[in-house]
Amino acid sequence: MVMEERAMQIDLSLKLEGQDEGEKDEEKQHEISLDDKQGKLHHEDGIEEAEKREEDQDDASPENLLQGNNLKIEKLSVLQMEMDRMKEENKQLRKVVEQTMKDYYDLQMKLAVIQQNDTKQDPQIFLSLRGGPKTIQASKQVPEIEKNNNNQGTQLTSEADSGEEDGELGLTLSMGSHVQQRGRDESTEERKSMEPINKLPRTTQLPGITSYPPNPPNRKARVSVRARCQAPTMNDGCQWRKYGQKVAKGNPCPRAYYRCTVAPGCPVRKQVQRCLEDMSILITTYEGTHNHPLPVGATAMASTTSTAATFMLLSGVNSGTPVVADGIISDAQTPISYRSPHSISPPPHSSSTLSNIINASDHSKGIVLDLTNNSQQFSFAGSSHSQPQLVYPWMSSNSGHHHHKAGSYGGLSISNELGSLRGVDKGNWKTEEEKSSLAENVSSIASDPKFRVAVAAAITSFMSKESPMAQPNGSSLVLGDGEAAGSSSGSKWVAAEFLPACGCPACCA
DNA sequence: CGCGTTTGACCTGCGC
DNA sequence: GCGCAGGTCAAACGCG
Ligand SMILES: [Zn+2]
Repeated sequence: MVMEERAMQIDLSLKLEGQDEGEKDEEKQHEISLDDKQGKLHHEDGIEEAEKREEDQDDASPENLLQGNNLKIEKLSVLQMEMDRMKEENKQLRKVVEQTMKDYYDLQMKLAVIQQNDTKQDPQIFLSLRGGPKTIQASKQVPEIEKNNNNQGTQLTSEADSGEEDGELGLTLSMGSHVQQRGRDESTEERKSMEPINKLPRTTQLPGITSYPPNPPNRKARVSVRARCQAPTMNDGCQWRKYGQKVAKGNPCPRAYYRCTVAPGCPVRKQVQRCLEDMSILITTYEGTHNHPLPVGATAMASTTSTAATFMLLSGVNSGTPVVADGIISDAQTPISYRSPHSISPPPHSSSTLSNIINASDHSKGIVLDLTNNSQQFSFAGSSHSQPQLVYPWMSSNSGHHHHKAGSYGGLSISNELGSLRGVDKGNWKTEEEKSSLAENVSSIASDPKFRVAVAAAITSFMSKESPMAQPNGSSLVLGDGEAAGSSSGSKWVAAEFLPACGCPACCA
C-alpha cells in the first residue's frame, strides 16, 4: 500500500511539474500575444487618428497623399521596431524578475539561518566549530554535537537546496554526508553513548536537528499542516516510515509518528493526527529539514514549511510581537489547533484543559501558516484584488486518480490565525474589543517587513512551483504570529492549514 | 526474504 | 521524588 502510494506520489508530482511547465509557457505566449494585439490596436488607433487629422488638414492632393503614406510607413516601421524592442525587454525583465525572486528566497533562507544562530546563542558553538574546543560551551560539547549543531544551522536552507550556501555553510556538505553515512544502528549507539554526557538523549539520534544548544530551549522549527483529507496521511511527496503510534490523552485519535526515509540519515519526522473536533482534518506536524534533495512533489511542501519556519525565525523570539489578544494566551503553547477552526461554538474544554490534552509538555510558541478560506481573514493590503491561484500537490492524497476541478479558488490572503493556533475559534471573537484588537494585531503583523518577506517568499514559491491547473477548490494563505509575548523558551512552531480541500477524491469529491 | 507496520515497553521531561 | 504524558525503540507480525 505504501509502495503504491509512493509511486502515485512521484507520478503525480511529475505530472504536476509537467503541467506546470507547459502552463507557464502557454501563459507566457498568451501574454505576449495579448501584448501584441494591444500594441497593434494602439498602433492602428494612432494611425487612424493620424489619417483623420491628415484628411482634415489636407485635401487630397497626390503629393500630400504620397507624403502621408511615407509617413505612415515610417511610423509603422518605427513603432514595430519599438514593439520588438519592448518585447525583448519584457522577456529579459521577466527573466530578471524570476532570478531576483529566486535570489531573494535564497537570501531569506540564509538570513533565517543567521538569525537563528544569533538568537539561540549558537555563535559560541559555531565558533567552537572553527576555532577549537576551548570556547565556553565547548567544554561540554562533544564533536558530534558540534557537527550536529552546525547541521542544524543549515536545516532551513537545505530546502532551498540550491547548494549555493557553500560559502556560508562550508562544513555543511561534509556534515551532511557524514550524517548520511551513518546508519541507524550507528546513530543509536552514538545516542546511547552520549546520553551520560549531555543529558540530551536524542542528541545523536537525529543527526540534523536534535543536537540542542546547551540552553534548554530547543528551537527546532516545527511546521504543522492541516488538511482536510480522508486518507490516513497526506501525500507530501516524501517517503515516510512509521515508527510509532501513540494515543494522546483526551484525543481518541492515535497520533502516528513517521520518519523520512528518502535519505537514510534524514532527520525529518512528522506526526500525523486527526483533528479532535473535525475528524476529516488531518494535522501533520513536520519537524526538521531534509538533508537531501527532495522529490519533485515534495518541494512545494518543503518550501512552504521552510518559508513558514523562516518567518517564524525572522519574527524571532526577541520581537515578542504583542499579537496575543486577551483570552487566548492560555492556548499559546498549543502548537496546533486540534479543533476545527470552523466550529463556531466555544470549545468544549477550557483552554488549559485543551493544552493538557494536546501537548502538555510543549512550551512552544508558534506562528500559524493557515491556508484556508474558511477562516475569518484579514486581507493583506493589495492581495485582495489579485488572487494568485495556489495548488498544493501534497493535498492530492495517495490516490492517483484525482481530478482537480477548476473552480472558485480561494484568494491569497493573510490572516491572523491566532485562534487556530491556540485552539480558539474565530467565532469566539465575541466582543468588538477582541475583534478590533485582533485587527490591530493583524495589521501590525501585516505591516511587518519580515512578515511581508516571508509571505512574498511563500507566494513566490507557490507561484513558481505549482501548477495553476491542478487547483483544489479554495485555498488561501494565512500567516499569523502565534508567538506569545514574553516567553523566550521552547521550540517554535509553525502551523499551516489547508482546510478547504486536500485534493483526494475520498474527501474532496 | 525483505520491508513496512504494529504495539507494548522503555525513556525522558515536566509538573506537583 | 513521583506520576503522568509524550516520544521513541524494537521485537513481532503481516504482506508482496
Ligand atoms: Zn528527508
